[in-house]
Amino acid sequence: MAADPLEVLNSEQRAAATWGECDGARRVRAGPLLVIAGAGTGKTQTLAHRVAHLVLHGVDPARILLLTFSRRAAEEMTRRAERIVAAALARPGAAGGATRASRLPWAGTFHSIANRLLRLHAREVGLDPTFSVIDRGDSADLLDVVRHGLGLSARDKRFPRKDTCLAIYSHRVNTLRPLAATLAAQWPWCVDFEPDLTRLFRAYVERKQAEQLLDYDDLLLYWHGMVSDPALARHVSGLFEHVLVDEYQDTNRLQAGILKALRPEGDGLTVVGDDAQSIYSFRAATVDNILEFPSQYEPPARVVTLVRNYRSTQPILDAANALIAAAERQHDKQLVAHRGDGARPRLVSVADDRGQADYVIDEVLKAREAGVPLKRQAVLFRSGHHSDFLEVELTRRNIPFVKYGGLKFLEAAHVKDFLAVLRWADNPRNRIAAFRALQLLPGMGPVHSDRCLATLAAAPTLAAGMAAFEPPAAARAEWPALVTLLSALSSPTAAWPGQVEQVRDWYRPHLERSYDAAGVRVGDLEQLVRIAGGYPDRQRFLTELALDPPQASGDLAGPPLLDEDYLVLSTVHSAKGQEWQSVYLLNVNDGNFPSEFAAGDPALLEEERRLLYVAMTRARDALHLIAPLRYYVTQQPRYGDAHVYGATSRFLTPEVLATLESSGPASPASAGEVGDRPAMRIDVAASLRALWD
DNA sequence: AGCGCTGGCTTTTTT
DNA sequence: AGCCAGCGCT
Repeated sequence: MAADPLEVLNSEQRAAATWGECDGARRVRAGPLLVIAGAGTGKTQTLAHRVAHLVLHGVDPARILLLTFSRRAAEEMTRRAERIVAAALARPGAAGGATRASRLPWAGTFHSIANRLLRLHAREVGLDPTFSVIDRGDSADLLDVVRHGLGLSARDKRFPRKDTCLAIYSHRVNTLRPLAATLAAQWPWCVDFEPDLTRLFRAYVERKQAEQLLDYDDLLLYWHGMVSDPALARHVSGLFEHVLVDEYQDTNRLQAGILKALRPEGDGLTVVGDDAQSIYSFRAATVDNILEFPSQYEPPARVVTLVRNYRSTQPILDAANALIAAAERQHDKQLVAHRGDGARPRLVSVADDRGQADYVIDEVLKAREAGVPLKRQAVLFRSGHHSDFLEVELTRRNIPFVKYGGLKFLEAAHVKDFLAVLRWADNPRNRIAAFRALQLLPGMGPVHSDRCLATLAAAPTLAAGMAAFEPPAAARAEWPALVTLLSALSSPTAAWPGQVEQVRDWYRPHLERSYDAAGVRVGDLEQLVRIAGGYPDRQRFLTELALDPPQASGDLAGPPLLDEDYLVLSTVHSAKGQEWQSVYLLNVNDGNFPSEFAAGDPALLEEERRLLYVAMTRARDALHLIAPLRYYVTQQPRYGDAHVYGATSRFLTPEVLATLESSGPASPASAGEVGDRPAMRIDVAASLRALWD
């Protein structure tokens, strides 16, 4: 009984979904198309309909490349497109025999698609098809090892830390700009290290190549390299008739280069995004990609703009529109609410962190009383630690919550240890994994581990090398067990996921020896075993884990949690694409919105404005902007008092303020609630400590 | 050589 | 609060 699938779309959405000419021979010819999709304007819906439209007009789904920002987005899009196609085919009078499958085998992130293409064409780009993908943490560790090897550790002026080095490296390769320019623009305090950094990065690249390791950036770089060879480019481009890119505003130069090589004339290329939501410049994304897209082609690309918003009430959009109107360069648009009127967003002034937490909790509970489940409410913030105080309070009051963009499961030391063993077995050349795994044995430190790696490198096989190595006395008792484990994992017949259980059984005593309270950590091992069971083999498990790490510890807490109600805590970045009935935005002061680190750079400042815009446009019905007069700062407490008096956000101009309802604290501090404690009036401990300064 | 402890220094956001 | 270098004990 389904209607024409396009009937649910508005006219702009339909124009985007149906762009192109059907030539009857199972093809849809279409020039380059840019869809500017404002927040909440049905972007996913439109893109899914476009995919469905193509499939229904004869395009083979296996010849559609759909690039998204996250795995989750790819799955969502595929699911919707499938449903639309199925519904259309179920219609009476639908073309008979057109029982097209609409599964999209080539839907995924740039990185995961790169991984797949490279596994297929590894030899042609000089890779072993069994290459390993390393995650951020491993990349940083490898850089660290290389740095020590180059003797760059001990200097009069402290060398940048490994994470900073990796960020610099990554930025440089993704922007395709020289190191000097990258440093001057983003890391001015590191310019003196340019020659050393150059040496470091060179050695880093060589190490990765020797060990067949690809970091995130390499996936893109190799893909880029692959399509810069004309013959390979022809082959890879020929795999796809249509290329669709979601979240185009958050692509970088390297990604734009890949698309250009795949579709030089832009035929069959659709990009979708919103320049007003470009917030990933720290990852080298550039809003220029979307701003300049139309003029890349001759004739210029078709542009369709979606402004009809199906998410928020008009007062929320009024505030967002007023905010973004002040932006310098943009595809102009004013969002219009389909849902009509509602309550104005609130700007709430509170005294401090505690006042902020109290306000949020009170309002969240009030909304829940009124029938809005916790899951449909979210607390958003600029940076991960902004919710620290709130988390303590939520825990104390037994309010369940899940935090996105917070501490990652895979960053825990014991999880890395565990995976290092598996990664070593998976790629015996992976010295960084081996180096880490070896040091799990008592008495094995960096020096002995290095010696062991040298022995292994000289031996014909891993097993021979392991047998030849003389472990130090302290490790002698444990050595045979490790040898046995590795040989079991190396066997081509080793069962999956049984291997994971073997690693667990081997590692468990070492874990209990090295950590005081090992209980929780042992539990994490069980989680790993459970997760591994969901993958067909070891390589897939390790690769997917690197490419699509679980977003929050909540992802791993098992199905029971999914049935429960919980409040969502998220950084604004991690909130991208999502929506909630009620949104509470923390620390809306100058220093956080915009971040103090953006102060010097007009381009970064513009991005901060967009960040606030993204946060505001997540709300459906209720939006609370909370501005503490005083908030705590994390670093450099030169003397005791680690807080700062925040000025009002410079983005809250008179035009924006006119759209908000301003108020002081909703309730007087400490209204005598049971279990509530009064705020500390005087920090005696600090003054006692100060006596000795 | 490993390992634990101390003290100085620290740029946020993450596929 | 965490990273990282350096020190001193085992």
